Amino acid sequence: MQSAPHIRIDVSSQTPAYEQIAGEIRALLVSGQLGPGWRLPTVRQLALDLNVHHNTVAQAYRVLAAEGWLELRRGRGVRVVQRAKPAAPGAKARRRFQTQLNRLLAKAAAEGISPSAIARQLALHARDVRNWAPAKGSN
Amino acid sequence: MQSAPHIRIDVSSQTPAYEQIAGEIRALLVSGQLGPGWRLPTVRQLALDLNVHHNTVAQAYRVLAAEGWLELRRGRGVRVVQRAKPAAPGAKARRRFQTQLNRLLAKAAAEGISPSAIARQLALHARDVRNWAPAKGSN
DNA sequence: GTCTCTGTACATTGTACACGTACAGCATAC
DNA sequence: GTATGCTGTACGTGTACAATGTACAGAGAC
Repeated sequence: MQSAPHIRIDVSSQTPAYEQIAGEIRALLVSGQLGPGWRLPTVRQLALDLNVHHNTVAQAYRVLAAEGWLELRRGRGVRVVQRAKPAAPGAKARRRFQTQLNRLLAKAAAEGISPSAIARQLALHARDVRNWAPAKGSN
Repeated sequence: MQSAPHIRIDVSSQTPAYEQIAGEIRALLVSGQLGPGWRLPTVRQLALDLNVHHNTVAQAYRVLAAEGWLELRRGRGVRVVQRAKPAAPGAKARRRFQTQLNRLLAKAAAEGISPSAIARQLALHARDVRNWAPAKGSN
């Protein structure tokens, strides 16, 4: 029931602010750092913290609500809810993930991050990811 | 000196077409599947293949030319050139990479891809990445 | 020179992001 | 119960950018 951990976005980034906000919060949700019952800051409060417009935060919240993570209620704030387990991903989703990962790694390498450093990061994240949830299925 | 391997983009994706094209080619360049001396398809040819406008392909090529991968010459086509080794990345670049990787993995998990499947993909890519280039520095 | 290939420049159109402002639902104090 | 102040939401606007249509300019074959 505490307030959400700190979130940071980069206004100079080319990825939209609302998408960055949604992405940050989604990461907290997926990793379990934010669970059902928690309250998120109000759209105006988070907007103040991040120095954006409250409608921008609202858009991010709506994205997550559409995914089933949040419940938005006028006058009452935003709550994290128990989310239904998502359907098994199609081949398209898996392929898209692979493509995006590939492009991200290539961009990192092009920026000068060494292959070994990239591989190290991947290994670290792989370890973290395994702790996110008890892998039930086998997709 | 052959023509480039096949490239595929997703018009329904929200990432711009020119960025997808640049990303795909960059991945080929970084991994060494495309090296100095190779010729890329003309902007009009690749535009036909991908079903986009040739100016869109040109924009992708310019992105890569700005990064030092390609040489564009009017009337002569596009060549892959020897690229100067990029400067060591700043802390900001590394942090941005980490953030984007984190968000990508969270999104994949939210779409239903299991943590174990994600971790497996990470391990596979980590192996590939190590073969990209002889890691000289230690960043 | 002429033709045809190449990449490039520029104007136009559609779309999406971020914002300002006003509104509507809910909780609380009194 | 009513007033007040909080909440998220709806809508219009300015701006930026992606993708395109069209016309141009450099390079080579003949």
